[in-house]
Amino acid sequence: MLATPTRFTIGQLCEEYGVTGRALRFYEDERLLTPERRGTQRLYDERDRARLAWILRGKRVGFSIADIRDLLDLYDLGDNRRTQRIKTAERCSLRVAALARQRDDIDTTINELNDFITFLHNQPEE
Amino acid sequence: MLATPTRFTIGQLCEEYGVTGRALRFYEDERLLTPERRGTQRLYDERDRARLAWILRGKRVGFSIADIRDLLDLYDLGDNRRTQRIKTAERCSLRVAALARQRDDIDTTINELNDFITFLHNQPEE
DNA sequence: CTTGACCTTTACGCAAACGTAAACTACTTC
DNA sequence: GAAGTAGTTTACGTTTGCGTAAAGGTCAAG
Repeated sequence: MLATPTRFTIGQLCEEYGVTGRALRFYEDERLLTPERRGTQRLYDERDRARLAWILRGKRVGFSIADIRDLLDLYDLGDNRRTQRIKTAERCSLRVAALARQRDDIDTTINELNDFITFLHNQPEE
Repeated sequence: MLATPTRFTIGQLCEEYGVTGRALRFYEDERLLTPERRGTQRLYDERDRARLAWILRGKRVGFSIADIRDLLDLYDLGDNRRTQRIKTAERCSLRVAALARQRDDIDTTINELNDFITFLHNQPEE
């Protein structure tokens, strides 16, 4: 028996990921998602769902929509000519380096805040 | 002999940190910086300079101006009553927790990109 | 005294990432 | 068949974080 591919309505995805329909339609305008249509309604599949998760995590790490589109596009083109693949890998490496710097900034901030918390707790009474 | 406190012109800070004067004036409007005046010109001291560094790192980790103002304000109120200090520490802890989650997202993204880079390099020729 | 470098204020402009309102469709449920 | 629920398009509105003129003040150098 063939497994029916799972489909999601916009409302289901919205609830699952805590976003609005407006946001999903916006991501579609930005070519980050490409749901099918059943009549006039959108039907999202597992690929859309995975991409949405990627989009939202991208947003949390500070990527812009353009950044996210670029990276998702890179994934899509993973099976290309050798010269292209090397360029793609280089662009990914740049992203990784930037993310590593960002993580260092975050660590620094975390440490500073923790030091401050300790300081607050060590203050004498009144 | 008394050490003269170091002062900076807006141009000096701009060059050192690679930002525009407009940005520094904007941060001042937002009450993140409070330079003195010599006549009409701004004179920044070491405190302003340190705060600017904090602001810029805050921006790199994704803080909004309002976030940064809140945190800088918390630092300023470090010497308060006990009940206040505890509340301050709690707010800092929330920030730390959020930053830790953000770092996890970054790590996840880094790992995914690195996997993808490996995949690209392992692809067969042509 | 006039150039030039550097600074000032005021104010409008702008891209990003949706929010929000209006007006309409489609389906099911009473 | 009326109402309710969930979806649709179109389009203008909003906030953030500055950019970018425009118009002018100040001080040293030539």
